[in-house]
Amino acid sequence: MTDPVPSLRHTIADDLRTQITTGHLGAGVRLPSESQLAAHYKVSTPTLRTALALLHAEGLIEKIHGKGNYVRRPFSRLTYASGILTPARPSLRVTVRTTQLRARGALTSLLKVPSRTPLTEFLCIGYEGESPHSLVRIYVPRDLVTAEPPWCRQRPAQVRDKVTARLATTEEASTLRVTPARAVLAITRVSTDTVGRVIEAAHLVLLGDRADALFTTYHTTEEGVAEE
Amino acid sequence: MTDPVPSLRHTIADDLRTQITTGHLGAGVRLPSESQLAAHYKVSTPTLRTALALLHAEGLIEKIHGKGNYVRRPFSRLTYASGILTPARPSLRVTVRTTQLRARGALTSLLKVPSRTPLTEFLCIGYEGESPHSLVRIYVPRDLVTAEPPWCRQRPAQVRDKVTARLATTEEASTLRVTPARAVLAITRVSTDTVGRVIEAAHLVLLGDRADALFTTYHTTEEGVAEE
DNA sequence: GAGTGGTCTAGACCACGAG
DNA sequence: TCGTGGTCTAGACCACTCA
Repeated sequence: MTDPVPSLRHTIADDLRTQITTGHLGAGVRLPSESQLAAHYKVSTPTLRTALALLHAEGLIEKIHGKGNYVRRPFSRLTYASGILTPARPSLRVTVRTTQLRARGALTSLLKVPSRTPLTEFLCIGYEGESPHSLVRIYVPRDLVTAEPPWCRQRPAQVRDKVTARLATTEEASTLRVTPARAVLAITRVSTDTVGRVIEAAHLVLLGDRADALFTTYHTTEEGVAEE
Repeated sequence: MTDPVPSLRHTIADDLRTQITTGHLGAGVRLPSESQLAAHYKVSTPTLRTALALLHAEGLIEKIHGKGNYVRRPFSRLTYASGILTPARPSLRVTVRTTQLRARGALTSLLKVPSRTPLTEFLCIGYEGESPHSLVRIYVPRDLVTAEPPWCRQRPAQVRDKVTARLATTEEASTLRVTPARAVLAITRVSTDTVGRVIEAAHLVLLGDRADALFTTYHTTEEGVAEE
């Protein structure tokens, strides 16, 4: 199951990875040039580059064409639960941009509204320090929008979170300032009130290496016995 | 934002991709050998291989050492909800390998048992046709193991699912026959009975492009008002 | 053993970033 | 202009699969 013949690329990647994780190569440090590294490890430059590609895909280094390869800053992990990201820290901040638009396409079925229904979109970008870590688009039927931000309104009776993992799109990658080869947690959240009206739909994109999502389900002894 | 100078690898990948998605290259078909493809596209074999690596990362082809490159079957998306994967289809099958071991490390805190507690591990690999799509490791304290498979036992009172997105490890990638550059949905599930005893812990790894996870949360009007 | 993919080399040339 | 990373070549050799 484990690799019986470790390839050069993995050996080199392992070495650099431990140097990064142990702090020998600190955050923000520029690595030696690829030709220097290739000479140091006594391999050809293509081989060395495949090793760096592994670290790049893991999000450990950042490649900047014409400048060099840099060690990325370490991540502090956030938890998405009950619709909010925790822990809230002073270093975390959120920018919100509000847009008026009309429902069309997938939004109409998500919100269960007719096409061209007036909506308000809240585009939220969460930052930790200078680094963006999350991208949230919230859609609310305009007649439900109050002056408050959407997360301060009435509590929904039901919330459905559909979660998947995928690679970041080029758009998301540029917004979140990562490579497209990064795993993100994509959550589609639909909140419904007590009479079944959809009061909010949201698309959340969280960097996989910076966030978890936590869901707790309770079963009473009566219900759910019919399953299976 | 778009690539202004399309590289050879992308041009070739685009060509093969359209051939696959339009059905010119049907599911399960073996591609010509890499040297034949390289000759056809008039590029070197390493260049052709980087093009195939793109398709491999997208999950369009499956590489089998010594045999060839095969067009993967189109994805049918599974949904993880209430602890099971749906829909159940005849083409889906699961292999289970049972191992006896003793708790240590992270497992002791997950299961809330002392170190070296006897456990049973169920290693389940889900297949659709010939292609693996999920990898599940279930850990149960041995005194709770019955003759039945673990998913047929008593229904837990509480289930906590911790979900994140990450790239597949090399081990998972080889088991699931994908590249490590693939986004997977990693779920850690802890099931507790009515008296708070952990009756099962599970690590699930689902291919991001083949699975969603669905969670529904209900709020009564009384509770949860204190929040915010 | 024949044919396949996997890894690696030692160069070449191009594109980008900064001084 | 110079040093950087990005792409590509034309081979070589090894590991795996299957007959």
